[in-house]
Amino acid sequence: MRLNHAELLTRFRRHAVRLTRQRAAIYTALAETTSHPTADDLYQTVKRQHPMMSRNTVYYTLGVLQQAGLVQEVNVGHEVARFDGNVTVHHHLICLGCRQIVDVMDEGLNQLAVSNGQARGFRILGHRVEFHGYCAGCQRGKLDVP
Amino acid sequence: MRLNHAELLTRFRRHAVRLTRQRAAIYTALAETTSHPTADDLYQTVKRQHPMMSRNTVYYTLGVLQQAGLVQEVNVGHEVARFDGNVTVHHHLICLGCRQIVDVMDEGLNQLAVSNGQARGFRILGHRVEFHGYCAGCQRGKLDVP
DNA sequence: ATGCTATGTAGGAATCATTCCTAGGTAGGG
DNA sequence: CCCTACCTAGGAATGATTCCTACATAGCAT
Repeated sequence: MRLNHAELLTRFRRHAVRLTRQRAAIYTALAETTSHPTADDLYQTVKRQHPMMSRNTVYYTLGVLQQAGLVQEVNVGHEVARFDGNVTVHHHLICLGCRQIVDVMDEGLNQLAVSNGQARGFRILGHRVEFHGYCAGCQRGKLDVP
Repeated sequence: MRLNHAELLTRFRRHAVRLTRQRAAIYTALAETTSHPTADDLYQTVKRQHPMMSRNTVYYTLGVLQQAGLVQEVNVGHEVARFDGNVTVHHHLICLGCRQIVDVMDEGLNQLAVSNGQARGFRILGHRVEFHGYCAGCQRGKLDVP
């Protein structure tokens, strides 16, 4: 996905987020990958073009973008936070070997509900599904899949 | 669920885990609640009966019990790790207000699959579903549910 | 265009859950 | 009942994330 400055400005305005060079760089780096990078991955990437970029700015910006709904946090278990520029409703496949995260777009998974008997008075606003397994590469390397 | 020493011994033997006073206390505290406590919650609980208990022992023990399959880690987003003594397959309801976690036992949710088109060569071993919303109490307190 | 001001940024210090290290202690097989 | 492999306590270390603060700048109003 190529992102020019006009499109960037449109998106940021739509979500009422002020656009700065740093934010443009961080958001673009995230939106142009499907690899669900960590804050530090993004920092390393963005630092190539912006050597003065602070790690703090990356964290702060990710927080702002997340609250604005331009970015989503994906967490695998208890590991380092990872981020996703795809904010459409979708779910994830997680490789237990190499820890890669792959998007799953499946309308069926978006329709899950909890039976009233189990809902215990909760008002449910959304859900998240993660599938755990081994990717093709890790199956080859490691046939003693537990 | 009342756990006597004989039952405890049986479970630990079945999973080849050495039984110590500390482990008995930690596992019992966890098995007798449905509140998904943090490591520190368990430490605070267990310390009442075992004032010499080290926080380190709680972490180490939870690791051992988890690897043995006597205990499960539940993670809500990027927060502190929480633990679950219920190791049957089940899913969770998470309150965005008070952060409580409630178990959902629903056979339908245990049957989810990813279509081959989306599976991208993954060998899938399991999945986890978390529903996000507001519990009955938090709906009353906070009607500006986002 | 230019100036103003609320907001963002850089950098370093602080936090805090978790892990690492190590010297005693103990479960439980023989 | 004795060994020894495995545990435990306590303190130090780690590392992702957050906090603090002085300087910079986006973008509205003039």
